[in-house]
Amino acid sequence: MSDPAPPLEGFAAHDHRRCRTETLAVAERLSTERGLKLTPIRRRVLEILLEGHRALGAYDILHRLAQDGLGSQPPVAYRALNFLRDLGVVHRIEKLNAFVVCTHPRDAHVPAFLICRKCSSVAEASAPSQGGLLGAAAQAGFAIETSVLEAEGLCPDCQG
Amino acid sequence: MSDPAPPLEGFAAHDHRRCRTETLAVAERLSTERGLKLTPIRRRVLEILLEGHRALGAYDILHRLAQDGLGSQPPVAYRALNFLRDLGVVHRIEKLNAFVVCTHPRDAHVPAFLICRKCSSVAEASAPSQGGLLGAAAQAGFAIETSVLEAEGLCPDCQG
DNA sequence: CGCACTCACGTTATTGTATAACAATTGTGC
DNA sequence: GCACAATTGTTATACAATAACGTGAGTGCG
Repeated sequence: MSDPAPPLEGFAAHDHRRCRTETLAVAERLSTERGLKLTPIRRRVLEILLEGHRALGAYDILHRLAQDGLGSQPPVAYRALNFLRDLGVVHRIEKLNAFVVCTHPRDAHVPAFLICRKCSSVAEASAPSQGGLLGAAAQAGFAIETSVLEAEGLCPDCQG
Repeated sequence: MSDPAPPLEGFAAHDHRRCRTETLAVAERLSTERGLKLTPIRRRVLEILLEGHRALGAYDILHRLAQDGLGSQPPVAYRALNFLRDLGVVHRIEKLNAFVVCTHPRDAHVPAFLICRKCSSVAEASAPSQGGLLGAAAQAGFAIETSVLEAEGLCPDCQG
């Protein structure tokens, strides 16, 4: 499924240790706010995704969980992933059937992803205006609930 | 997979008979231009998709093909679908693992889809500028090759 | 003609992705 | 203690996609 790819941490350099702790803190807070818990399994899944800004398949994550003795059946991984998605700290990349951490939870945003087809690293950019789609939707009488933009190509590191 | 949904023909009213014959003609022409053939199976798959502007799963299509005695194994459907995708007359909806006819083949375009989560009907709008994503991509040094925008919500008919 | 070659299809088997459904457990409030 | 929601465990299954191999039809050409 996923390459033995390099531990690339997103395209732009950033303080990843801080990125990590902050995301975990946000997840913790959002869980509590909703009267729910960031259990060991859920926390671990988030940590795994936080290791790099790369898309991981549910089964990749599941294998990691199994190594840690935290569960080995598909529903375990999917439940945790869906929980984190509801929280808004994880997004699903439709093109890859895979999942990534959100680089800016909290903000309401229309996620836009730059997906490297070689190393599966993913950069997330808020899509400003959805490129006029809202207008087209309104005109058609369509009520948009969620939307995503996914762009595939080559990241800086993979263009050589 | 797909609902026993109404034969909704896209959100905006349009001359669907013409839409149908034109798309078939375009597919025929594009095939010939490339020295390939719009065979009975391929044609049938396109016709099935043309019955409505709705997303159909590969296996839905496969079942239809089987009813017509045109093949019953997954590769049959996927090969035809990929052929039509290469031609540019069919798009894949990542969110649904499903396929739809392109409403405006010929034009080079960044497809943007309005997907009804209830009846699976799909309207396609060219995304004008990709909402500034190009700028963000350039800044990050990312080379975009393809991109899609998928919005989910409720179509006019399903809002009652 | 005989041969090489590509296109298209048939078929078997396998891999990957995701969820349904039900049981068991834990914690909390009353 | 009891009701209730949240969480996890487990089994089985459905859905999506592709690998790999074989077959036959059509075309171009020496």
